Amino acid sequence: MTTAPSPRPMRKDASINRERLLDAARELFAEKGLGVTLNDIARHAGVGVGTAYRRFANKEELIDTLFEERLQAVEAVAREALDEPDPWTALTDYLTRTLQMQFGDRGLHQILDDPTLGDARINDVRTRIAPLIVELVRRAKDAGVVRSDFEPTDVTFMQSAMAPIMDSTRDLAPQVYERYLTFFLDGIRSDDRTFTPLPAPALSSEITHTAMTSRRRSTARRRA
Amino acid sequence: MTTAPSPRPMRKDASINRERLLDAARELFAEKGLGVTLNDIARHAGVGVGTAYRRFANKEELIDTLFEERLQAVEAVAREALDEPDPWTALTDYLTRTLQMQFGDRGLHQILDDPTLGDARINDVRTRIAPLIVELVRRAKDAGVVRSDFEPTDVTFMQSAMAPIMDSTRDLAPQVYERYLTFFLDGIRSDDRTFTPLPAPALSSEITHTAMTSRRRSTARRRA
DNA sequence: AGTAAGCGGATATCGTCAATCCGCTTAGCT
DNA sequence: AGCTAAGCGGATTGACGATATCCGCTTACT
Repeated sequence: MTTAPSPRPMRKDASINRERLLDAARELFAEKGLGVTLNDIARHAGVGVGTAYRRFANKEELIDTLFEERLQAVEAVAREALDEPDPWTALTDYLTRTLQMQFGDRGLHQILDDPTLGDARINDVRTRIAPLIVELVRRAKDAGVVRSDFEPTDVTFMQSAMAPIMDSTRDLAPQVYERYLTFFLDGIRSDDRTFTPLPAPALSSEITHTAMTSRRRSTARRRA
Repeated sequence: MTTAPSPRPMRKDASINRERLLDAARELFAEKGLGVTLNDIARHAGVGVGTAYRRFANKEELIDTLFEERLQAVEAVAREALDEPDPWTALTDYLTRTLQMQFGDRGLHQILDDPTLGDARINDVRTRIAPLIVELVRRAKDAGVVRSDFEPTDVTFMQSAMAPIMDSTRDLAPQVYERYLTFFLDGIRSDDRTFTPLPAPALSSEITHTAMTSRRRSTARRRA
Protein backbone atom coordinates (compact mmCIF):
# COMPACT_ATOMS: atom_id res chain seq x y z
CA MET A 1 0.00 0.00 0.00
CA THR A 2 2.96 2.29 0.60
CA THR A 3 5.03 1.39 -2.49
CA ALA A 4 3.65 1.04 -5.97
CA PRO A 5 4.73 -2.05 -7.97
CA SER A 6 7.62 -0.22 -9.65
CA PRO A 7 10.25 -1.95 -11.79
CA ARG A 8 12.97 -1.73 -9.17
CA PRO A 9 12.30 -1.87 -5.46
CA MET A 10 13.73 0.92 -3.35
CA ARG A 11 17.32 0.61 -2.29
CA LYS A 12 17.71 -0.65 1.25
CA ASP A 13 19.25 2.51 2.75
CA ALA A 14 16.61 4.54 0.97
CA SER A 15 13.72 2.71 2.50
CA ILE A 16 15.31 2.77 5.93
CA ASN A 17 15.61 6.52 5.66
CA ARG A 18 12.05 6.79 4.47
CA GLU A 19 10.90 5.03 7.61
CA ARG A 20 13.11 7.20 9.75
CA LEU A 21 11.56 10.26 8.18
CA LEU A 22 8.05 8.99 8.74
CA ASP A 23 8.84 8.22 12.37
CA ALA A 24 10.39 11.60 12.93
CA ALA A 25 7.47 13.32 11.25
CA ARG A 26 4.96 11.42 13.35
CA GLU A 27 6.77 12.44 16.46
CA LEU A 28 7.25 16.08 15.58
CA PHE A 29 3.76 16.60 14.20
CA ALA A 30 2.36 15.10 17.37
CA GLU A 31 4.49 17.22 19.63
CA LYS A 32 4.67 20.54 17.85
CA GLY A 33 1.90 20.50 15.31
CA LEU A 34 1.88 20.64 11.56
CA GLY A 35 4.00 23.77 11.42
CA VAL A 36 7.33 21.99 11.72
CA THR A 37 9.44 22.21 8.58
CA LEU A 38 10.76 19.37 6.44
CA ASN A 39 14.20 20.54 7.55
CA ASP A 40 13.22 20.05 11.19
CA ILE A 41 11.93 16.61 10.37
CA ALA A 42 15.07 15.65 8.44
CA ARG A 43 17.31 16.77 11.27
CA HIS A 44 15.20 14.89 13.80
CA ALA A 45 15.42 11.80 11.62
CA GLY A 46 19.20 12.13 11.44
CA VAL A 47 19.07 12.52 7.69
CA GLY A 48 19.93 15.30 5.23
CA VAL A 49 17.28 17.67 3.96
CA GLY A 50 17.96 16.52 0.44
CA THR A 51 16.91 13.04 1.41
CA ALA A 52 13.69 14.33 2.87
CA TYR A 53 12.82 16.22 -0.30
CA ARG A 54 13.73 13.25 -2.48
CA ARG A 55 11.20 11.06 -0.67
CA PHE A 56 8.45 13.61 -0.22
CA ALA A 57 7.78 16.45 -2.60
CA ASN A 58 6.86 18.66 0.32
CA LYS A 59 5.43 18.67 3.79
CA GLU A 60 1.86 18.28 2.58
CA GLU A 61 2.59 14.93 1.01
CA LEU A 62 4.06 13.72 4.25
CA ILE A 63 1.08 14.99 6.21
CA ASP A 64 -1.38 13.32 3.88
CA THR A 65 0.50 10.07 4.08
CA LEU A 66 0.65 10.03 7.83
CA PHE A 67 -2.71 11.41 8.83
CA GLU A 68 -4.97 9.35 6.65
CA GLU A 69 -4.34 6.51 9.05
CA ARG A 70 -4.73 8.68 12.15
CA LEU A 71 -8.04 9.99 10.90
CA GLN A 72 -9.23 6.50 10.15
CA ALA A 73 -8.54 5.71 13.77
CA VAL A 74 -10.87 8.54 14.75
CA GLU A 75 -13.47 7.18 12.38
CA ALA A 76 -13.09 3.78 13.98
CA VAL A 77 -13.68 5.25 17.41
CA ALA A 78 -16.89 6.83 16.17
CA ARG A 79 -18.07 3.50 14.76
CA GLU A 80 -17.24 1.72 17.97
CA ALA A 81 -19.17 4.35 19.87
CA LEU A 82 -22.18 3.62 17.70
CA ASP A 83 -21.99 -0.01 18.83
CA GLU A 84 -22.37 1.10 22.42
CA PRO A 85 -25.98 0.57 23.48
CA ASP A 86 -26.18 3.37 26.05
CA PRO A 87 -26.45 6.64 24.10
CA TRP A 88 -24.84 8.80 26.76
CA THR A 89 -21.87 6.48 27.09
CA ALA A 90 -21.65 6.32 23.33
CA LEU A 91 -21.40 10.07 22.94
CA THR A 92 -19.04 10.65 25.83
CA ASP A 93 -16.85 7.72 24.86
CA TYR A 94 -16.43 9.22 21.46
CA LEU A 95 -15.61 12.65 22.88
CA THR A 96 -13.31 11.40 25.57
CA ARG A 97 -11.39 9.08 23.34
CA THR A 98 -10.95 11.38 20.39
CA LEU A 99 -10.01 14.32 22.57
CA GLN A 100 -7.48 12.08 24.22
CA MET A 101 -6.05 11.31 20.81
CA GLN A 102 -5.95 14.97 19.89
CA PHE A 103 -4.32 15.77 23.17
CA GLY A 104 -1.54 13.35 22.35
CA ASP A 105 -1.18 14.61 18.80
CA ARG A 106 -1.38 18.29 18.00
CA GLY A 107 -1.23 17.54 14.30
CA LEU A 108 -4.28 15.34 14.54
CA HIS A 109 -6.18 18.10 16.21
CA GLN A 110 -5.22 20.55 13.53
CA ILE A 111 -6.13 18.33 10.64
CA LEU A 112 -9.45 17.39 12.21
CA ASP A 113 -10.28 20.97 12.91
CA ASP A 114 -9.15 22.69 9.75
CA PRO A 115 -10.95 21.56 6.59
CA THR A 116 -8.40 23.34 4.41
CA LEU A 117 -5.72 20.90 5.48
CA GLY A 118 -5.08 17.60 3.80
CA ASP A 119 -5.73 16.14 0.36
CA ALA A 120 -8.76 14.34 -1.06
CA ARG A 121 -8.19 11.17 0.94
CA ILE A 122 -8.06 13.13 4.17
CA ASN A 123 -11.21 14.91 3.16
CA ASP A 124 -12.90 11.61 2.47
CA VAL A 125 -12.31 10.42 5.97
CA ARG A 126 -13.48 13.69 7.45
CA THR A 127 -16.60 13.42 5.35
CA ARG A 128 -17.24 9.93 6.65
CA ILE A 129 -16.86 11.01 10.27
CA ALA A 130 -19.39 13.85 10.21
CA PRO A 131 -22.54 11.73 9.78
CA LEU A 132 -21.39 9.40 12.55
CA ILE A 133 -21.34 12.32 14.93
CA VAL A 134 -24.75 13.40 13.72
CA GLU A 135 -26.00 9.94 14.54
CA LEU A 136 -24.39 9.86 17.97
CA VAL A 137 -26.02 13.16 18.82
CA ARG A 138 -29.38 12.14 17.38
CA ARG A 139 -29.48 9.00 19.49
CA ALA A 140 -28.55 10.87 22.64
CA LYS A 141 -31.25 13.44 22.03
CA ASP A 142 -33.86 10.81 21.14
CA ALA A 143 -33.09 8.99 24.36
CA GLY A 144 -33.47 12.25 26.26
CA VAL A 145 -30.02 12.09 27.81
CA VAL A 146 -28.85 15.29 26.16
CA ARG A 147 -30.65 18.65 26.11
CA SER A 148 -32.88 18.93 23.08
CA ASP A 149 -31.29 22.12 21.79
CA PHE A 150 -27.90 20.48 21.46
CA GLU A 151 -26.76 19.98 17.87
CA PRO A 152 -24.01 18.06 16.07
CA THR A 153 -22.06 21.17 15.12
CA ASP A 154 -21.74 21.91 18.82
CA VAL A 155 -19.37 18.97 18.99
CA THR A 156 -17.09 20.68 16.51
CA PHE A 157 -16.92 23.95 18.39
CA MET A 158 -16.49 22.20 21.67
CA GLN A 159 -13.46 20.43 20.27
CA SER A 160 -11.95 23.63 19.03
CA ALA A 161 -12.59 25.21 22.42
CA MET A 162 -10.49 22.51 24.09
CA ALA A 163 -7.46 23.26 21.94
CA PRO A 164 -6.11 26.28 23.79
CA ILE A 165 -6.55 24.51 27.10
CA MET A 166 -4.71 21.46 25.87
CA ASP A 167 -1.94 23.52 24.37
CA SER A 168 -1.33 25.60 27.45
CA THR A 169 -1.35 22.71 29.89
CA ARG A 170 0.08 19.82 27.93
CA ASP A 171 3.46 19.79 29.63
CA LEU A 172 2.28 21.05 32.96
CA ALA A 173 -0.83 19.18 33.99
CA PRO A 174 -1.82 16.64 31.36
CA GLN A 175 -5.40 16.00 32.22
CA VAL A 176 -6.69 19.45 33.08
CA TYR A 177 -8.61 19.70 29.83
CA GLU A 178 -10.83 16.86 31.05
CA ARG A 179 -11.95 19.13 33.83
CA TYR A 180 -13.38 21.55 31.30
CA LEU A 181 -14.83 18.79 29.22
CA THR A 182 -16.66 17.73 32.36
CA PHE A 183 -18.11 21.20 32.96
CA PHE A 184 -19.28 21.18 29.40
CA LEU A 185 -20.83 17.72 29.58
CA ASP A 186 -22.57 18.64 32.82
CA GLY A 187 -24.03 21.53 30.88
CA ILE A 188 -25.63 19.36 28.23
CA ARG A 189 -26.62 16.18 30.03
CA SER A 190 -30.31 16.04 30.73
CA ASP A 191 -31.05 12.65 32.32
CA ASP A 192 -28.92 13.34 35.36
CA ARG A 193 -28.46 16.94 36.42
CA THR A 194 -26.06 16.25 39.29
CA PHE A 195 -22.46 17.27 38.97
CA THR A 196 -19.92 14.78 37.72
CA PRO A 197 -16.84 14.58 39.94
CA LEU A 198 -14.05 16.47 38.24
CA PRO A 199 -11.25 14.26 36.92
CA ALA A 200 -8.58 16.82 37.78
CA PRO A 201 -8.18 19.59 40.33
CA ALA A 202 -8.06 23.22 39.26
CA LEU A 203 -4.64 24.64 38.62
CA SER A 204 -3.26 27.05 41.17
CA SER A 205 -3.04 30.62 40.03
CA GLU A 206 0.75 30.33 39.83
CA ILE A 207 0.65 27.29 37.60
CA THR A 208 -2.05 28.88 35.51
CA HIS A 209 0.21 31.85 35.03
CA THR A 210 3.02 29.58 33.90
CA ALA A 211 0.67 27.75 31.58
CA MET A 212 -0.47 30.94 29.90
CA THR A 213 3.08 32.17 29.63
CA SER A 214 4.64 29.10 28.13
CA ARG A 215 1.90 28.38 25.69
CA ARG A 216 3.40 26.89 22.57
CA ARG A 217 3.04 28.92 19.43
CA SER A 218 0.41 27.25 17.28
CA THR A 219 2.35 26.28 14.23
CA ALA A 220 -0.24 25.47 11.61
CA ARG A 221 0.63 26.51 8.13
CA ARG A 222 -1.76 27.76 5.48
CA ARG A 223 -2.20 25.80 2.31
CA ALA A 224 -0.47 27.08 -0.86
CA MET B 1 -1.30 62.66 30.86
CA THR B 2 -0.33 61.92 27.30
CA THR B 3 2.27 64.66 26.80
CA ALA B 4 4.93 65.60 29.29
CA PRO B 5 5.40 69.32 30.03
CA SER B 6 8.12 69.69 27.39
CA PRO B 7 9.56 73.06 26.30
CA ARG B 8 7.70 73.16 23.02
CA PRO B 9 4.27 71.67 22.48
CA MET B 10 3.85 69.29 19.57
CA ARG B 11 3.28 70.82 16.18
CA LYS B 12 -0.36 70.79 15.12
CA ASP B 13 0.02 68.40 12.16
CA ALA B 14 2.13 66.15 14.33
CA SER B 15 -0.47 65.77 17.01
CA ILE B 16 -3.22 65.25 14.45
CA ASN B 17 -1.22 62.42 12.97
CA ARG B 18 -0.58 61.00 16.38
CA GLU B 19 -4.30 60.79 16.96
CA ARG B 20 -4.85 59.25 13.57
CA LEU B 21 -2.29 56.62 14.38
CA LEU B 22 -3.89 55.84 17.71
CA ASP B 23 -7.30 55.54 16.07
CA ALA B 24 -5.99 53.29 13.35
CA ALA B 25 -4.17 51.15 15.88
CA ARG B 26 -7.24 50.79 18.04
CA GLU B 27 -9.22 49.68 15.03
CA LEU B 28 -6.69 47.25 13.65
CA PHE B 29 -5.77 45.73 17.00
CA ALA B 30 -9.45 45.19 17.66
CA GLU B 31 -10.11 43.63 14.30
CA LYS B 32 -6.98 41.65 13.58
CA GLY B 33 -5.23 41.31 16.89
CA LEU B 34 -1.89 42.51 18.13
CA GLY B 35 0.01 40.98 15.23
CA VAL B 36 -0.55 43.85 12.84
CA THR B 37 2.60 45.75 11.98
CA LEU B 38 3.34 49.42 12.52
CA ASN B 39 3.44 49.66 8.75
CA ASP B 40 -0.11 48.33 8.55
CA ILE B 41 -1.19 50.83 11.12
CA ALA B 42 0.49 53.73 9.36
CA ARG B 43 -1.12 52.82 6.06
CA HIS B 44 -4.50 52.49 7.71
CA ALA B 45 -4.02 55.89 9.32
CA GLY B 46 -3.16 57.41 5.96
CA VAL B 47 0.26 58.36 7.20
CA GLY B 48 3.80 57.38 6.26
CA VAL B 49 5.66 54.66 8.14
CA GLY B 50 8.29 57.17 9.10
CA THR B 51 5.71 59.20 10.94
CA ALA B 52 4.57 56.15 12.84
CA TYR B 53 8.06 55.34 13.98
CA ARG B 54 8.72 58.96 14.93
CA ARG B 55 5.76 58.91 17.31
CA PHE B 56 6.13 55.43 18.72
CA ALA B 57 9.42 53.62 19.11
CA ASN B 58 7.75 50.35 18.19
CA LYS B 59 4.51 48.46 18.30
CA GLU B 60 4.85 47.58 21.98
CA GLU B 61 4.79 51.21 23.02
CA LEU B 62 1.61 51.71 21.06
CA ILE B 63 0.04 48.63 22.60
CA ASP B 64 0.93 49.67 26.11
CA THR B 65 -0.46 53.13 25.51
CA LEU B 66 -3.75 51.88 24.14
CA PHE B 67 -4.48 48.88 26.27
CA GLU B 68 -3.90 50.27 29.70
CA GLU B 69 -7.22 52.03 29.32
CA ARG B 70 -8.99 49.01 27.85
CA LEU B 71 -7.78 46.84 30.71
CA GLN B 72 -8.93 49.38 33.22
CA ALA B 73 -12.35 49.08 31.66
CA VAL B 74 -12.26 45.36 32.38
CA GLU B 75 -11.22 46.09 35.94
CA ALA B 76 -14.13 48.50 36.22
CA VAL B 77 -16.54 45.81 35.06
CA ALA B 78 -15.22 43.49 37.74
CA ARG B 79 -15.71 46.14 40.40
CA GLU B 80 -19.21 46.86 39.20
CA ALA B 81 -19.96 43.16 39.32
CA LEU B 82 -18.87 43.12 42.93
CA ASP B 83 -21.49 45.76 43.64
CA GLU B 84 -24.19 43.46 42.38
CA PRO B 85 -25.91 41.83 45.36
CA ASP B 86 -26.89 38.58 43.68
CA PRO B 87 -23.73 36.46 43.45
CA TRP B 88 -24.80 34.52 40.37
CA THR B 89 -25.70 37.66 38.47
CA ALA B 90 -22.45 39.21 39.61
CA LEU B 91 -20.34 36.38 38.24
CA THR B 92 -22.22 36.00 34.98
CA ASP B 93 -22.39 39.73 34.41
CA TYR B 94 -18.65 39.89 34.69
CA LEU B 95 -18.19 36.98 32.31
CA THR B 96 -20.76 38.12 29.81
CA ARG B 97 -19.59 41.69 29.70
CA THR B 98 -15.88 41.03 29.54
CA LEU B 99 -16.29 38.31 26.94
CA GLN B 100 -18.36 40.72 24.94
CA MET B 101 -15.52 43.21 25.13
CA GLN B 102 -13.02 40.59 24.08
CA PHE B 103 -15.24 39.55 21.26
CA GLY B 104 -15.21 43.08 19.94
CA ASP B 105 -11.48 43.45 20.43
CA ARG B 106 -9.09 40.65 19.60
CA GLY B 107 -6.20 42.64 20.99
CA LEU B 108 -7.90 42.94 24.33
CA HIS B 109 -8.39 39.22 24.46
CA GLN B 110 -4.75 38.61 23.69
CA ILE B 111 -3.40 41.00 26.24
CA LEU B 112 -5.73 39.69 28.93
CA ASP B 113 -4.81 36.15 28.15
CA ASP B 114 -1.09 36.36 27.65
CA PRO B 115 0.85 37.56 30.69
CA THR B 116 4.00 38.05 28.59
CA LEU B 117 2.35 40.90 26.73
CA GLY B 118 2.39 44.50 27.89
CA ASP B 119 4.61 46.60 30.11
CA ALA B 120 4.56 47.15 33.87
CA ARG B 121 1.43 49.30 33.81
CA ILE B 122 -0.47 46.62 31.92
CA ASN B 123 0.75 44.07 34.39
CA ASP B 124 -0.43 46.22 37.25
CA VAL B 125 -3.94 46.24 35.96
CA ARG B 126 -3.90 42.51 35.35
CA THR B 127 -2.68 42.04 38.89
CA ARG B 128 -5.53 44.11 40.22
CA ILE B 129 -8.14 42.14 38.27
CA ALA B 130 -7.17 38.68 39.50
CA PRO B 131 -8.27 39.10 43.15
CA LEU B 132 -11.57 40.57 42.01
CA ILE B 133 -12.30 37.38 40.14
CA VAL B 134 -11.28 35.35 43.16
CA GLU B 135 -13.79 37.31 45.16
CA LEU B 136 -16.57 36.93 42.60
CA VAL B 137 -16.06 33.19 42.60
CA ARG B 138 -15.79 32.97 46.37
CA ARG B 139 -19.10 34.75 46.82
CA ALA B 140 -20.84 32.56 44.30
CA LYS B 141 -19.55 29.43 45.97
CA ASP B 142 -20.40 30.67 49.47
CA ALA B 143 -23.91 31.40 48.32
CA GLY B 144 -24.13 27.90 46.87
CA VAL B 145 -25.01 29.08 43.40
CA VAL B 146 -21.92 27.58 41.82
CA ARG B 147 -20.63 24.04 42.24
CA SER B 148 -18.22 23.82 45.12
CA ASP B 149 -15.37 22.38 43.08
CA PHE B 150 -15.28 25.41 40.80
CA GLU B 151 -12.20 27.61 41.19
CA PRO B 152 -11.09 31.05 40.08
CA THR B 153 -8.52 29.76 37.62
CA ASP B 154 -11.35 28.01 35.81
CA VAL B 155 -12.48 31.44 34.71
CA THR B 156 -9.17 31.97 32.97
CA PHE B 157 -9.27 28.72 31.05
CA MET B 158 -12.88 29.21 30.16
CA GLN B 159 -12.00 32.54 28.61
CA SER B 160 -9.20 31.05 26.60
CA ALA B 161 -11.53 28.30 25.44
CA MET B 162 -13.90 30.86 23.97
CA ALA B 163 -11.21 32.42 21.81
CA PRO B 164 -11.22 29.92 18.93
CA ILE B 165 -14.99 30.02 18.81
CA MET B 166 -15.03 33.78 18.69
CA ASP B 167 -12.34 33.89 16.05
CA SER B 168 -13.98 31.42 13.74
CA THR B 169 -17.44 32.91 13.94
CA ARG B 170 -16.85 36.63 14.37
CA ASP B 171 -17.79 37.61 10.82
CA LEU B 172 -20.32 34.89 10.30
CA ALA B 173 -22.54 34.63 13.33
CA PRO B 174 -21.60 37.16 15.95
CA GLN B 175 -23.19 35.71 19.02
CA VAL B 176 -22.55 32.00 18.66
CA TYR B 177 -19.91 32.04 21.34
CA GLU B 178 -22.64 32.92 23.86
CA ARG B 179 -24.19 29.57 23.10
CA TYR B 180 -21.09 27.81 24.36
CA LEU B 181 -20.77 30.13 27.31
CA THR B 182 -24.30 29.05 28.21
CA PHE B 183 -23.44 25.34 28.05
CA PHE B 184 -20.54 26.06 30.30
CA LEU B 185 -22.53 28.10 32.80
CA ASP B 186 -25.22 25.41 32.89
CA GLY B 187 -22.42 23.06 33.83
CA ILE B 188 -21.36 25.02 36.89
CA ARG B 189 -24.56 26.55 38.23
CA SER B 190 -25.80 24.71 41.28
CA ASP B 191 -28.89 26.58 42.55
CA ASP B 192 -30.88 25.94 39.41
CA ARG B 193 -30.07 22.85 37.40
CA THR B 194 -32.50 23.50 34.57
CA PHE B 195 -31.19 24.46 31.16
CA THR B 196 -30.83 28.09 30.25
CA PRO B 197 -32.39 28.90 26.86
CA LEU B 198 -29.61 29.25 24.34
CA PRO B 199 -29.03 32.78 23.13
CA ALA B 200 -28.18 31.64 19.60
CA PRO B 201 -29.07 28.67 17.43
CA ALA B 202 -26.45 26.13 16.43
CA LEU B 203 -24.67 26.78 13.18
CA SER B 204 -25.59 24.56 10.25
CA SER B 205 -22.92 22.14 9.20
CA GLU B 206 -22.27 24.20 6.07
CA ILE B 207 -21.74 27.42 7.97
CA THR B 208 -19.62 25.60 10.49
CA HIS B 209 -17.46 24.38 7.65
CA THR B 210 -17.09 27.93 6.36
CA ALA B 211 -16.27 29.14 9.85
CA MET B 212 -13.51 26.60 10.29
CA THR B 213 -12.15 27.33 6.85
CA SER B 214 -12.03 31.08 7.08
CA ARG B 215 -10.65 31.26 10.57
CA ARG B 216 -8.37 34.24 10.87
CA ARG B 217 -4.77 33.53 11.58
CA SER B 218 -4.06 34.46 15.15
CA THR B 219 -1.55 37.20 14.85
CA ALA B 220 -0.02 37.60 18.27
CA ARG B 221 3.61 38.47 18.37
CA ARG B 222 6.14 37.34 20.94
CA ARG B 223 7.89 39.84 23.10
CA ALA B 224 11.49 40.80 22.20
C1' DA C 1 34.18 -3.22 -10.79
C1' DG C 2 30.93 -0.35 -12.67
C1' DT C 3 27.07 2.49 -12.19
C1' DA C 4 22.62 4.09 -11.05
C1' DA C 5 20.69 5.41 -6.94
C1' DG C 6 21.12 7.74 -2.97
C1' DC C 7 23.18 10.97 0.29
C1' DG C 8 24.22 15.43 2.92
C1' DG C 9 23.85 19.97 3.59
C1' DA C 10 25.47 24.44 1.80
C1' DT C 11 23.05 27.62 -0.59
C1' DA C 12 19.68 30.18 -3.60
C1' DT C 13 15.08 32.13 -3.43
C1' DC C 14 11.28 34.00 -1.51
C1' DG C 15 8.22 36.46 1.70
C1' DT C 16 7.57 39.02 5.88
C1' DC C 17 8.51 42.44 9.16
C1' DA C 18 11.16 46.04 11.64
C1' DA C 19 13.33 50.10 11.28
C1' DT C 20 16.05 53.86 9.03
C1' DC C 21 17.26 57.58 6.10
C1' DC C 22 16.88 61.52 3.39
C1' DG C 23 14.98 64.87 0.07
C1' DC C 24 10.90 67.53 0.28
C1' DT C 25 7.13 70.18 2.80
C1' DT C 26 5.09 73.03 6.25
C1' DA C 27 3.83 75.10 10.82
C1' DG C 28 4.86 78.62 13.52
C1' DC C 29 7.66 82.36 14.79
C1' DT C 30 9.40 87.08 14.03
C1' DA D 1 7.13 87.58 4.02
C1' DG D 2 10.67 84.90 5.00
C1' DC D 3 13.21 81.68 7.77
C1' DT D 4 14.01 77.33 9.86
C1' DA D 5 13.28 73.56 12.91
C1' DA D 6 10.04 70.13 12.90
C1' DG D 7 7.63 67.01 10.46
C1' DC D 8 6.55 64.13 6.51
C1' DG D 9 6.39 60.04 3.16
C1' DG D 10 7.81 55.92 1.67
C1' DA D 11 11.58 53.60 -0.80
C1' DT D 12 14.92 50.92 1.01
C1' DT D 13 17.92 48.09 3.91
C1' DG D 14 18.69 44.34 6.81
C1' DA D 15 17.43 40.33 9.61
C1' DC D 16 15.15 36.19 9.68
C1' DG D 17 12.75 31.90 8.71
C1' DA D 18 10.96 28.73 5.50
C1' DT D 19 11.09 26.17 1.12
C1' DA D 20 13.39 23.85 -2.20
C1' DT D 21 17.42 22.82 -5.24
C1' DC D 22 21.91 21.45 -6.67
C1' DC D 23 26.02 18.99 -6.89
C1' DG D 24 30.24 16.54 -5.42
C1' DC D 25 30.77 12.46 -2.81
C1' DT D 26 29.26 7.69 -1.22
C1' DT D 27 27.05 3.23 -1.40
C1' DA D 28 24.02 -0.72 -2.67
C1' DC D 29 23.50 -3.88 -5.88
C1' DT D 30 24.54 -6.64 -10.05
